[in-house]
Amino acid sequence: MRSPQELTERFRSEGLKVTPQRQLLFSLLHNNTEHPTAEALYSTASEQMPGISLRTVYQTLSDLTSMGELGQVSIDNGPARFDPNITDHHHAVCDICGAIFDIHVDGTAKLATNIDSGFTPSSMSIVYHGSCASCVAA
Amino acid sequence: MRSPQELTERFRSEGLKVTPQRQLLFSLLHNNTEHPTAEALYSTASEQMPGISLRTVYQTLSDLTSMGELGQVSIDNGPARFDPNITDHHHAVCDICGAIFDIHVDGTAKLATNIDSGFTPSSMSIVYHGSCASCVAA
DNA sequence: TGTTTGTTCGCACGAGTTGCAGATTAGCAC
DNA sequence: GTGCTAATCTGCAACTCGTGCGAACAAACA
Repeated sequence: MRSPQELTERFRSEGLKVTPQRQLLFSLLHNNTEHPTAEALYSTASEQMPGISLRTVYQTLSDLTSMGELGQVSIDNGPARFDPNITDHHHAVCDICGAIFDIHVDGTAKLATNIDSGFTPSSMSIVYHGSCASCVAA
Repeated sequence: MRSPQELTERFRSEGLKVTPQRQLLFSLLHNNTEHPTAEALYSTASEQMPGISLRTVYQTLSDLTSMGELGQVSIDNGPARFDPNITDHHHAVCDICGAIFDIHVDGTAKLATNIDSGFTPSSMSIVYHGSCASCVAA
């Protein structure tokens, strides 16, 4: 995801308004590697801006997602999680604490699949399940 | 997933009862490659057994899943989809019609990841997105 | 056939998310 | 700075998917 400043410019240039609520969310997401849920962002945002609406959080996340500035990760039918990292990467999920980690995977182009030649893949995603360092130690 | 007969035996041997509702669902799932939702199974089941409850469908699917006889696939926060194929495989999703196809992928063990050495993976799943043959043709 | 225990069903509820409409405000022109 | 207008915010209702609960029911077995 771009920086709050760059997002501000992009929003303005597309005729969208830059409100304090949006600026707050831009900053909460910037460099955020926690894959927060909408609810989690709302909770954090509320501390800095009491009265902000959960509806606004959903709205802004949805705007950013459809602009391609924000990624969305869904794990096992849990609530949607948001990922400002929109580079090509995959995820590792700790089944104990639920944490999600970004990972890079090389060699995916060399995988051999029996995928029907009539199917035209446009993207693929890999999710590893397991236990993270802190949970293994505990 | 095992055959309806085998499931009948397994249920009885574990002290579970084999009701007509369960038998119907066993047969609807057997060799089913459509990755149906609970709602879809309920709809089909209702044709053959009017009055069957959606609650019972959920209950039986959940029983089969926790017995390891049935797999569950979740795609993009949509409703859960059930997969009687419990062999090691992955999925391809048509973004146009929503169909899900089973695929086998070889070479996953050779993928190079930067996954934290403290993370202990226990499983991984791959989902391809794209367009299926029928949708490409249309 | 009777008893026991698991099952079914319907309803209410809960989480997560979206639709709606009125009040509010950013952005721009003057 | 003031006013205008369209975009936004907010709160609430509604919606989807799934689960908890309890009364009625039925499979399994003696």
